[in-house]
Amino acid sequence: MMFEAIKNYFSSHSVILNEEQNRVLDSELQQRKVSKDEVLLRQGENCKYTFFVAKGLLRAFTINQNGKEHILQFAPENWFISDRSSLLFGDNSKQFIEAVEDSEIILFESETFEKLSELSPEFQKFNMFLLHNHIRHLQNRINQLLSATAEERYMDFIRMYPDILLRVPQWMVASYLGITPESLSRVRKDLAMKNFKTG
Amino acid sequence: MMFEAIKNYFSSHSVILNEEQNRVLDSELQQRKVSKDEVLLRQGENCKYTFFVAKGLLRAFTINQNGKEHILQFAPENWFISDRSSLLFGDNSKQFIEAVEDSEIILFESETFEKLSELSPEFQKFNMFLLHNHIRHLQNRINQLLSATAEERYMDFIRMYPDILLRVPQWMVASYLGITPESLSRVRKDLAMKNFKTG
DNA sequence: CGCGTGATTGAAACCCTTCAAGTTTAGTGG
DNA sequence: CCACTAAACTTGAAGGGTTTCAATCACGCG
Repeated sequence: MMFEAIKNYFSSHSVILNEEQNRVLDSELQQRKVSKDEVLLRQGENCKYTFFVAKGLLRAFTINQNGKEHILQFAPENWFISDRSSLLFGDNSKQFIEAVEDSEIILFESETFEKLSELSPEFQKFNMFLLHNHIRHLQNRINQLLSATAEERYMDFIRMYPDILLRVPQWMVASYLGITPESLSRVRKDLAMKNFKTG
Repeated sequence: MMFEAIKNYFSSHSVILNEEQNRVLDSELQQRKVSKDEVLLRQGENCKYTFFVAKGLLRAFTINQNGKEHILQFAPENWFISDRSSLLFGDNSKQFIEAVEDSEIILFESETFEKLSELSPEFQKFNMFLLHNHIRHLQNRINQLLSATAEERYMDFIRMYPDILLRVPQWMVASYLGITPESLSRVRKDLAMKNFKTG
């Protein structure tokens, strides 16, 4: 079976596709293997696809006018990643999407989502769920950036993404948290001291 | 005609509703007048409505464990505001929604959106547009919080929301930008100096 | 082995916050 | 319409957290 990963993902979320819908998937999806550090979307390009990560790990990041990277999102197995702004509105993307590990990804064109939505109210609902979930996620992030210190952000990260923590270099975590690698190193040192004293 | 504001808003976005759809609106929507400082949603409550601002200005904000407010969003005329996370997932809201000015608002239950989506593919598309737009907006904000200084954030705010700038006290702008009122005051002073020297 | 990348550490600088005081503005009641 | 008060804004000085820059250490890989 082709595109097994995405079909399993759908069915694990109670989105059962009939034969016709499966045919749409088989004819419209593309699969790609990408190796570590390969770039799938570049700043200034038009984002044409939503990427589903079947295996591996991607990241989305921006580079600001001072040449500094800021990671917007990590996408491990069973996550979608894309620049929705560029995808839907057709404007030039402000972000890069890049493989952190050798990965296998499935490419969705935005029309594929629309077609499936028309064919299946279940899928339509699930798509809405994904959008709302994304919004919730972004909202939490904004909240955190507005009010949490470097240490608090790092603790939150450990709690929410313990798996990712172990798979990416520390400077990427720092970049996600919006602090420098040096600061993260010091935060970790302080935490280690505290735990030594209390634990 | 009832709920004129929202109907005008829809038609200005090319969402033309037929009689049946108008009946749904008339029977399901509620209209309320709220006065300045009135609270529409409280932290810990369950958010039941999406609010459409027909007149006036609302704001959404959180209060963190140190008792500090952080404004997430302003909603002037023709904007929607709600806690989508609480609305869709049913969890307790982390935010407050409050009137900054005396306002007239229209209340949507989440089922109303669903009903209209089923009745009208146009509306369905428009709803998706709103969601994507919201995501774009949140994404930009995260980007800004990760990489911009206080001064840059303020300049962006002036550029993006010149109208809101004139309608809210300065400390609310500071709260939106994630800085203290004192800092914003100094930023403004510095900018005034620069403009005096160069312009 | 040696090179490059990532992590750590130190010292100085910087940006923003905090706290406190003073000034301006806006709203309310006499 | 003025007087009074509270809220908002400004300003200063001190302090804190984070960044910057530079040096050093650790590690994996050709």
